Amino acid sequence: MARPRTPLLSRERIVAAALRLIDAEGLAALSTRRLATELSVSGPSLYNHVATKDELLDAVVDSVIGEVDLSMFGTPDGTPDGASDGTPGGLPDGAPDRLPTATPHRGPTPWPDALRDWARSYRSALAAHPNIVPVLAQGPGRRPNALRLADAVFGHLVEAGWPRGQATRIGALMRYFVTGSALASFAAGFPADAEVYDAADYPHLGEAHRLAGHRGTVDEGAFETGLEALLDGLVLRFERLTERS
Amino acid sequence: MARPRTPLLSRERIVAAALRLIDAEGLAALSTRRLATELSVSGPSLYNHVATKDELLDAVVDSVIGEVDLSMFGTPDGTPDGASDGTPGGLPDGAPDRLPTATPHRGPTPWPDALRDWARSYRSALAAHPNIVPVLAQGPGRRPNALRLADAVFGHLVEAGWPRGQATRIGALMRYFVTGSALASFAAGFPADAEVYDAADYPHLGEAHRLAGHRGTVDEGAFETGLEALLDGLVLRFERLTERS
DNA sequence: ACCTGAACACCGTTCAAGT
DNA sequence: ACCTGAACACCGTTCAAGT
Repeated sequence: MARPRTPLLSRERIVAAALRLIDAEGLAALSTRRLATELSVSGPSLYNHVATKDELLDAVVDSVIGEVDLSMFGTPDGTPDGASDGTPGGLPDGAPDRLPTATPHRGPTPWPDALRDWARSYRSALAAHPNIVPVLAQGPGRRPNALRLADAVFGHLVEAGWPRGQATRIGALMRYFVTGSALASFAAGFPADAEVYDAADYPHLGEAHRLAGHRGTVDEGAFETGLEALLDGLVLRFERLTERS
Repeated sequence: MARPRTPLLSRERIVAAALRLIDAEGLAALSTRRLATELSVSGPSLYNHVATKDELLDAVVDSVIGEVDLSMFGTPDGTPDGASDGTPGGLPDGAPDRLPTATPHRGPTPWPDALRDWARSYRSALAAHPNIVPVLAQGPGRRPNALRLADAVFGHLVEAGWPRGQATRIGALMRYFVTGSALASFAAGFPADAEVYDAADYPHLGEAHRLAGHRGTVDEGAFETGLEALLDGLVLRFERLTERS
């Protein structure tokens, strides 16, 4: 069975299967041979659609970043601020009821609100695929969705009045926080086995074995606390900045 | 040459060589066979000293975490607050001159200062070995140095007056930020090739190709800005907390 | 106790061969 | 154009054999 008249594989199918495998069993479980088996095909077949395993990983990463909502930054193609970007969740096309109850003042979303919404969307896109975060954290490289994301954040901050150097730093520190929070669960990192926490060695960790059981709320709470603290701190700096002019 | 009378290998030598290899060529470059070659020994020899590659990685990770300074939290064995913990950088033993010019009030370091100093030490220990951060970010597991770190931070915050739930969240969000900042350089993630940043696609990234050249200052500045913003935000929350009592 | 070579079931990738 | 099996240089780990 060589060269079927309708192709068995496509780049999209390969990328999707790779992400499933990474999610289910970790980055280390993604081997070209294993992936091929998953797709009912022989190992070398993949190389008709992707050049190398690294290129495949890049495509997987960019597909994840593509899920991040950037609409709060206003879209460069003229779509109004706050509009859906095609991700599921937007209103159906002809839904005239449920108009915005109050659109306080047209214009760009205030930067702290935009940053907050974006950080939440960014985190949930990444946290859905924690095993691939180490790859994606290496930076945008030449991946279009990652570059679009960096462009949107930086552009919005500059237009809001942040000096370019500061805007760069804010983009960086937000990425630090979000990738760090998506990389691994804090709570789940503590073994649920109570015997690990010998009181003689770790006097304050007596309850740490309960953490794993509250995985969701602990990590969610830490992210929200950190995000709001960070935004408060940045607002303080922005006020100091605009005060003197 | 089987069973030399003085052993060729030791666990410490293996761990140190593994870390060197990971630093120099990345996590993927660490293979047991390659490591063995580096140590002038045959592959299976390693298994006389470590049970599996995973156990070896765990040991490497804990050796890195062991470099983090925890002295600002006060040490449980009675060593006074702020004393050296054995890491190079402390004063030589018999150095009576250069006494503290002003010790404002004996007692524990104020928690924002302790957190700041710890975060800086934590980050520099991790950023010295970015390739291993994904492993270490999985949480303390059963690694003694990682558990000691978690115990010290949590204990200090609770003793400073933070409710236990909040202290947990602060430990988590600080780890998010620090691991995120050590995982990869923000600046270096942007290709230095100016042609990547097509003005039609990324209208605000015209200068992004310069980022990689300022790697150190961009990342350092982002870390410091984020750290201070985070601390400001937390201080705000602590004030609100103590206000009502 | 500590090292060795041989062996097993894996890897990523190339390539000639098939349709 | 797109799939296959064979082949190459790698993996982690086990095990019997040596001293």
